[in-house]
Amino acid sequence: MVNKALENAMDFDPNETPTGKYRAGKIRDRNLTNIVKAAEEEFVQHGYRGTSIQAIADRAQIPKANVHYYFKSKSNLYIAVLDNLIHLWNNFFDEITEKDDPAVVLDEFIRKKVELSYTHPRASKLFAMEIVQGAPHLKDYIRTEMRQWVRRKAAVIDTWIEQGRMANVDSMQLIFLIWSSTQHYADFDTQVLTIMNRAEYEPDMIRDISDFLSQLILRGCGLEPPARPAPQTALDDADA
Amino acid sequence: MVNKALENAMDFDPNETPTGKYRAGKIRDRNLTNIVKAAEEEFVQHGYRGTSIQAIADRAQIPKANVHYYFKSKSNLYIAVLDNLIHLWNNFFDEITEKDDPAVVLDEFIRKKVELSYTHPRASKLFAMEIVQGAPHLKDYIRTEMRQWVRRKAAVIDTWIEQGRMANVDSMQLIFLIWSSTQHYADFDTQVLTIMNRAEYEPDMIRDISDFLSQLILRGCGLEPPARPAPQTALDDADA
DNA sequence: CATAAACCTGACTATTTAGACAAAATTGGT
DNA sequence: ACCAATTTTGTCTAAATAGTCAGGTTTATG
Repeated sequence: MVNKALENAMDFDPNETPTGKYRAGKIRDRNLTNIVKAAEEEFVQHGYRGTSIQAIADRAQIPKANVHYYFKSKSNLYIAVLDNLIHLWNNFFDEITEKDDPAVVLDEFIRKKVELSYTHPRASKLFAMEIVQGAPHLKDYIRTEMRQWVRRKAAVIDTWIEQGRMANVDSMQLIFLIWSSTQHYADFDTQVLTIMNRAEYEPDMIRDISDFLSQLILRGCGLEPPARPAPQTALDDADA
Repeated sequence: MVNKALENAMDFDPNETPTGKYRAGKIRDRNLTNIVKAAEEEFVQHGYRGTSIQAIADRAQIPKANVHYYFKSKSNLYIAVLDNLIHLWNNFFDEITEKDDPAVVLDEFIRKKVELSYTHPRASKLFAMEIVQGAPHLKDYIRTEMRQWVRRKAAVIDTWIEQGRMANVDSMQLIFLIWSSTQHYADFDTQVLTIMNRAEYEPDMIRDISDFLSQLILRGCGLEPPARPAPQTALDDADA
């Protein structure tokens, strides 16, 4: 359980991890992973209500009753999946301070966010579905942890603006802009890829997208793109 | 039926409009409107599979069998709702030419898109859900009409770039950026409002959002914001 | 190898679902 | 008032659903 907000939101009490001899079997872990992954896929494609345990079980290639053995209920499994997602998000982004260079921080943030969308498209989509539907399970999380997170970042950006180190833009809106534009490539991949007549993303495209977004947004903030380490060669590491 | 792509996608054959005396009754229209609106709300909140005809009927305050009278099937009703949505979109955006001023066109596009998100949040969200879920019903539409639409716009932007009238940016990515950033305020309204600690959008906020996005994106494209008519006073119309 | 805990699973139940249908009610024109 | 087309609605059905449960199987350890 990563966040308390979720804990209160529902009767989350996953079937207790066994305490005896079995407590950490390979099979158990594999099953749990399979179920959660299958659940993610089904929930993304059909929503919470539209997903049946049977479908999840089929996808995970285990009997339906087995899913109920590991997770008491459907809502339970869903919360577990969401919790994974929040965990992922929380661990991915560092804190920043006013001493950092705005251009470097924003550039890194954009690139990390695009990368996250690329490496974890299911998580991104599931989160999107939750929010679009009115965040029935994540409202508390947004009101508490997420709001604080945004306020901390916004405060730093405001300091940069006061110090004249970047253009005077609404810091919160800037964060929303970065969120929306980066996430779009994961959440709306079907639309983007179909319009671009591609089957799937490739590393090249991801780099192009990151470059485009970073360039345009930084320029929009009156910033010069930071010097980026040359790709591939990790030789020149020393800073001088 | 606005687009052929949808027509082929499913067995769309709405219960034939009666030809006799009843053909265009007030009651019929009111019922149809109520059902479609209720359906939009339910489909957004619970997805296609997660929505029951009963719930739609309850929301529209008519018996369930009545919904089936107006729309043969659930999938039928869904298609009708999506069709409304496409219609709305198609009628909202004008064509542009290379003779237009890039700053004016982009500024207008951004503002119109924000406005559309504000006035039709349900439509925006429903579209988002469809795409996130892999566009099972809209894939053809995206591949044909939408792709062409994007290509036309992108071609004009490319001409502007060749003529040195704006910075050299990837035109398609620019369109995606505008889409994503504007739609975000409708689709993720729960998140945005909760983080900003507001209950709902107000005209002021919408103006601020439009100003922010227009400013930042235009600056990112190396453009100066166009002279905008002063709000409220529509007196000074003459151009000199 | 004995045993107890952990795990697996087929069969069952109560509820909800989309859709069908027939009989009733309403409508507008004659 | 009468009629035929249109609209309304209660009732029925077959399929799918989440969750239960009892009994069987596997596993680690003494």
